[in-house]
Amino acid sequence: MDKEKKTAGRQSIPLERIEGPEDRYTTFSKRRSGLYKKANNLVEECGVDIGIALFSPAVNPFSFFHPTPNLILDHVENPNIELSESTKLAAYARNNVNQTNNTINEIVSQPEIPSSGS
Amino acid sequence: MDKEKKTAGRQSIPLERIEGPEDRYTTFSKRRSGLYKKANNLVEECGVDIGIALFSPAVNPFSFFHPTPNLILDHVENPNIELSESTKLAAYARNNVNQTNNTINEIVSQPEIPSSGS
DNA sequence: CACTATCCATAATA
DNA sequence: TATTATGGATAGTG
Repeated sequence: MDKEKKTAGRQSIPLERIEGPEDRYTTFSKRRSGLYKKANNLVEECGVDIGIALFSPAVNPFSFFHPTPNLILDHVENPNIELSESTKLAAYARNNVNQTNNTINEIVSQPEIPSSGS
Repeated sequence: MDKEKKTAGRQSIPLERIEGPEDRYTTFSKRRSGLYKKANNLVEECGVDIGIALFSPAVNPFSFFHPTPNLILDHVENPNIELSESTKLAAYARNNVNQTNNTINEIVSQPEIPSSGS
């Protein structure tokens, strides 16, 4: 009469490409939701502005922006323009980013905006 | 003689702005790391391309890109250009994004790219 | 086909 | 160590 557990619970999966297309899609979908939720928490609790753009395994575009796509994108492009009230942020543009291909890139406190270019 | 619990365990924090500047910044740092890790998992396990740009409470810019900032940003700007091998992605630009201010925005399956068909 | 949703037990995390 | 996110299986939406 031992009641079988209905599921095996969350499994630990290796940090490597998920081969099965269906599993990959499912995982992508769930994790994207989780990522958005985290991003939203960051917005609500820490008052940050954030933009996320990603492409599904099937190469469809998805994104999350706060406060608006334009504001985030404009600043990724033009550090000079003012962002939202909560973010007068310094400058940072694609050219200033450390392009550590495939690795986490961080722009640690960009001094200031040269107003033109560096 | 009841043994005090060593820690209060994970605390549940309300979905509202964290007032204490220090707590807020600490939380921001931790969660940013968590967000990057999740983004990286998405890259490794689902093989997707992704870009994240956020601005901290202290107004510093941070970002995570894969494969490179240029590739992601160029595509957010110019849907026509080809992205990485794994991402021939369809088109999507700021103008195509639903600007649901402060809310999750999703670009649901952009039709197609002028150049490549499906 | 390309996701998105739901259950439950458990891995991950705050 | 309490709270969440999510894997695996399966079902549903467009």
